[in-house]
Amino acid sequence: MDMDIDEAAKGEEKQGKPVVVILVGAPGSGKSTFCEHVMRSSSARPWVRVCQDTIKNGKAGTKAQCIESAMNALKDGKSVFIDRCNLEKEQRDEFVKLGGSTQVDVHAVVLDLPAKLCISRSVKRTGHEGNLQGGRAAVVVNRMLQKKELPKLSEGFARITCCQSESDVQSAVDAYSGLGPLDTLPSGYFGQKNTGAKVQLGIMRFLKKTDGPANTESTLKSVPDSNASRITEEKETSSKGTGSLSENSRKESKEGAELFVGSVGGDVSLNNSPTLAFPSISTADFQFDIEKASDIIVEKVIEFVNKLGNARLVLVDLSHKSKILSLVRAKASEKNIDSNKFFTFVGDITKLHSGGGLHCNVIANAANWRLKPGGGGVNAAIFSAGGPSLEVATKEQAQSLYPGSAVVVPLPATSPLFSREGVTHVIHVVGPNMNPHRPNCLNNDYSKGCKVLREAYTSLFEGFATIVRTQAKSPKGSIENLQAKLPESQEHSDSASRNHFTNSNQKTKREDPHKYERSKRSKAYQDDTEDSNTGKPDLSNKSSGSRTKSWGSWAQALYNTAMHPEKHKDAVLEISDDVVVLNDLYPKAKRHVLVVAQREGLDRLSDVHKEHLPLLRTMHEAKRHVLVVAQREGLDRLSDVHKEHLPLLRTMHEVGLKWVEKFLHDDSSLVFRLGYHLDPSMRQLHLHVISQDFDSTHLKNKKHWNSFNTAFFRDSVDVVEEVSSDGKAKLKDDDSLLSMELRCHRCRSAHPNIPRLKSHITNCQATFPSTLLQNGRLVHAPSNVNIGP
DNA sequence: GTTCTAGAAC
DNA sequence: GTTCTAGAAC
Repeated sequence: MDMDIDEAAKGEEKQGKPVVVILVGAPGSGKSTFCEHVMRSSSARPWVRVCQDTIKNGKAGTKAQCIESAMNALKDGKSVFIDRCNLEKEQRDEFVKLGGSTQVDVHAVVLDLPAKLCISRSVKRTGHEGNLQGGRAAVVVNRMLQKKELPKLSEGFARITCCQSESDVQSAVDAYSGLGPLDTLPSGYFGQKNTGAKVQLGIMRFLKKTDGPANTESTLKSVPDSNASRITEEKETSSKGTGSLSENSRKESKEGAELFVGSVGGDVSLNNSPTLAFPSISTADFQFDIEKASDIIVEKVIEFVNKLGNARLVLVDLSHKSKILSLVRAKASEKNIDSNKFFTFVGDITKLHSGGGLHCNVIANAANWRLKPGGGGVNAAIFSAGGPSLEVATKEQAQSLYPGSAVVVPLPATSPLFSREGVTHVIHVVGPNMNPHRPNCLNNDYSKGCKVLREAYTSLFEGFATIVRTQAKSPKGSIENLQAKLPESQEHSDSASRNHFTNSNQKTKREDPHKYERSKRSKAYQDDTEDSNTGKPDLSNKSSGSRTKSWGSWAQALYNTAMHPEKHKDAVLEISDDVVVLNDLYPKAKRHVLVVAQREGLDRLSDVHKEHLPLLRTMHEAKRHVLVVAQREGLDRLSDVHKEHLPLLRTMHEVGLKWVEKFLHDDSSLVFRLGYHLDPSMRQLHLHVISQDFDSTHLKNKKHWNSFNTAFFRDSVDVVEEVSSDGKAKLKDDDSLLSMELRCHRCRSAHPNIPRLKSHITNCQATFPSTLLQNGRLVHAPSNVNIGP
């Protein structure tokens, strides 16, 4: 039995406590024998064996009786064996919970012996408690093993011992027999996980040789109250509620490591070398050619693998059918890459340890350039598994990434990826995109694409190399030490050699992740507090025009962005002399951007924006609600607007229309409206460009709705017209607008609350009211131009 | 602008 | 008991 994980620091406090050991194994795997052997030779520790087949005065009882019996034993300070098959997670769950309610460690001992051995034992034996004997045994064991889910630490086990041979079993017997009342066994996963496929093959081969007399469902059910019949009657939905991704990965992860050079031993789990697990970059969502990608992976692995000492690189994909894995395997084999240092692995990259037994202290994420969660695939899975603290830690390192670059994010101890999987760092990497529906599409320009993909892997591997170098400075390079020394090792991180690569440099903020997360909320717009607090304090509360109103600190965000767009590159979509275009931080529709007026003195015409179009193309990602912000001081709201601003208003409108055009190119079904809020919440004049689907989780209340769907929303075309003719916009000061009853913007039907309204508008296809159809207030795709009164 | 939450509305 | 709103704090 080999040790496979750190001996987590669970020791002291658990001393002297009983332990619950859940046996996991098919009939005939030797569970009862295991218990007997331990109980016979364990003189120091009292053990109780809870066996469902005998719990009711020697007859089979219920699961609840087992739990009660186990509880009683634990209360008496006795350690407990749960002797039933427990092959599926759902069957184990309630016993694992014993640990929570009684504060004892729960262990699993898996007797994962060859199926034919279990079957032959079952066939031979007579008088077994479970009454599973004779010819029926084969089919029952086979069925049970097909449903087998090996236990994972994530289920709540402090320790899992997986035995795959008689000698493994003997080692485990010895370990538990030698356990004195004050001893504890190290926590973690011990022993290798086997591949389900091999076991099944063995069964099938065996069954062909053996007679399978009772090969039907009905016969199976007729097995009297045995372990087997109980278990086969239980539902298969043990992991109900998990997404299809994790479900798949769970199945796939049983396949385990696929070493591409057969000569090397298969026990990847035993190795504690620093290990980077990475998904294939750009070949999924970004539709990069996998032939080219596999060449680049192999090329870059060759370049780095020998610079990394004993560190390992592992290419991971969910399915054993993965084309990129097989291509890379073949090519790496051709190039004779050392398979100790580079191999492929089938599994869920967020569960390599708990689900696949593979230790990877660093995992790479195929991120998007905004470094945001969601979007599906690996990115969504990693952010989801990493929890909020990963998002916070990520934003601490960088706000965005260019294709071809990577950023190392040290994982806070609060992240489940850290605590459950032993991952100390996530490296986000953005590759080239060939998917026309995604941002920054390279339109099949593979000369550029390959260059960017090489850069991406270089950045990734360099990031990993930096971590390895840093961790090599600690006394040992093992995972145990990396985890224990995490905060220190981050401070020692070297600067990376590439300028676009952000290095890990975690600061003290981690100590209170919740507090920090709070401050993050307003980050994208509001982190430029220097100016608002010290730079121009008199402006921040300045009242101009007809209104007097002071601006709250949160209302400064757009102003800060407009004054210093270069400091907010991650949020900004376009910068010109006159305006800044950015995504609304809390979009209220599928598309919602802001066009913000920029700085003072330049009232020039809009053609200046054309030269910025390439920039836009690079920076644009599928966004929702855009705002065009005018760049000037003292121009905060419509009441500040005078005739002199007319050119600026026209520019803002034109810029807004350009973005509409772009969005319509992506989705011609959208309809847009451009306009200003009568009484905006944020200072600095800004034009909303918003699609009329209002399909957004950020649209939450009456004020949100009414600010875009009452006279509170002043159409840009009307404002331009009014300023042009009167020198100012018509401004009725009506506070009631935002609290008006909720009405559909299309059919004008009234709705009692926001949820009902939202469910209505997802279906309402009525023509827009005639007022909106006039004067170009609504903007849609050319093909829709005829939609009218 | 958002978040949080008490208490109203259902 | 749950859903939803609206006011306060930031």
